[in-house]
Amino acid sequence: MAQQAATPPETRGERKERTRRAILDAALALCEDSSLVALSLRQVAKEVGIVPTAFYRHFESIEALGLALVDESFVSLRAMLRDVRRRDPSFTDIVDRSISILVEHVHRQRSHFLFIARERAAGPLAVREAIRHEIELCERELATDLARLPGPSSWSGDDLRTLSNLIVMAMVATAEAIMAAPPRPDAEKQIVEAARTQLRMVLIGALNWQSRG
Amino acid sequence: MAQQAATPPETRGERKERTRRAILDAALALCEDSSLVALSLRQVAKEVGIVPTAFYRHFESIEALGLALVDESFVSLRAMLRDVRRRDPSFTDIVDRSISILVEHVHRQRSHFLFIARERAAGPLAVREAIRHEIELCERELATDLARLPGPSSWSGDDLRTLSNLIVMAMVATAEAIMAAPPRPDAEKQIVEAARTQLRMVLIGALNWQSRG
DNA sequence: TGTACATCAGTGAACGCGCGTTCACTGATGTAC
DNA sequence: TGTACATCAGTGAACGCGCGTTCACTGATGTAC
Repeated sequence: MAQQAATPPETRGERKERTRRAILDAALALCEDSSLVALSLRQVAKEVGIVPTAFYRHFESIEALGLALVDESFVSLRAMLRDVRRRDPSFTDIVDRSISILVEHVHRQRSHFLFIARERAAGPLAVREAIRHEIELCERELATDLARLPGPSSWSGDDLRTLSNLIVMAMVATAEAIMAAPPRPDAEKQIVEAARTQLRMVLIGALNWQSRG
Repeated sequence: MAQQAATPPETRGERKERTRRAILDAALALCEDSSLVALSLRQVAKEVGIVPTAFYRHFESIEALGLALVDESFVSLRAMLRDVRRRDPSFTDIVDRSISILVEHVHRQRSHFLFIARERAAGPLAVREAIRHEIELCERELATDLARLPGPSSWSGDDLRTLSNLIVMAMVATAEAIMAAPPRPDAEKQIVEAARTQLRMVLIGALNWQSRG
């Protein structure tokens, strides 16, 4: 064999990308129980196993790293939305299925969802704004999805946005509750049950809302 | 005159209390655009105008100071709830009046509400837990208020708690939105209008919920 | 009322430590010929 | 294919700085007699 399988030839670019990933992962893990604003470049470097100055080969600052983590976290969140949207757009079981997809993704990408929930409120200004902007985009998308639902098509654009804001906020709160809950399965079951009730109440309210006004 | 009005005699206890207040105020102001976990004892001392070591005469640590700020902030929040509850317990205008009380209190005690919103997600563990506990108490109180409302008295205890959780979360989100909004009056008006719609939708949903189940 | 002593909020020097950032560097990888 | 040079991810020493915490202290206020 001309090529040794045991030593894959790693290009300079691949090696750099591997370090970059390690930095992102380390930062995500390290700020898990405090916040980006309390995270130091040297902690990250130490965790990754590089010298502090090498950090600058990949990011200009902790804030720039934070913005990259926003992008990455919203890739996870959008994957979840795509999963939800994949189902047939009818009311049948839409609540139960959406929420179980939420739960599944929150567990699978726990650190991304934790990052969004935390830095949304407490991150550096640029990070907070980036997250706010992404969430707004999600609300708009949800609004266009809602517009396609069978049922009252008489909702105004404003009402659609307002409803979709309410739903997104309820889902954010549910995700936060799941992540904060003790790992006992009944604790989570209770949160999920409450989330189902809430989403049903909201939909019933919305259906009875514009149709009467 | 035996007593000079120009120099009020300040006792040692009063002086100490004044410094304590100054520390609380300085901390509230300083962590406004980052978080408690990024706040240093020396920053606070400098802002207050005392030497760093004097801090320890008042608080054991920044975390202990944070817990004091939680107490103080929830005094503000409970004052708001008392204001809401003062009105007659009927559905007439209850939504509009509750939300305008929310807006008024958020502006009046902006730093307390900001503190709760931020540290709820990103504070030291003990602070997060203290805030979570206080919010849970608010939800219970709201649930007992809701139970007294005219209308369907057939809601189960669980449904009441779930409904009240939804309402509290929507109000937290509205408060956050108001504080994050640009100071233009129309931006706020839009948020308030959306909050009204949301709360009405939720109430309509709740009224049509258990009554049909 | 006057005196002697206790209390304790605030001082100031000192400590070892981790911070972000600078700089000149090394040496493996990549490229041009 | 072989050689000479360029690139650049990562190194390591050094800097001045702010950090939390220790300690012995000061001096005004409070209290007991």
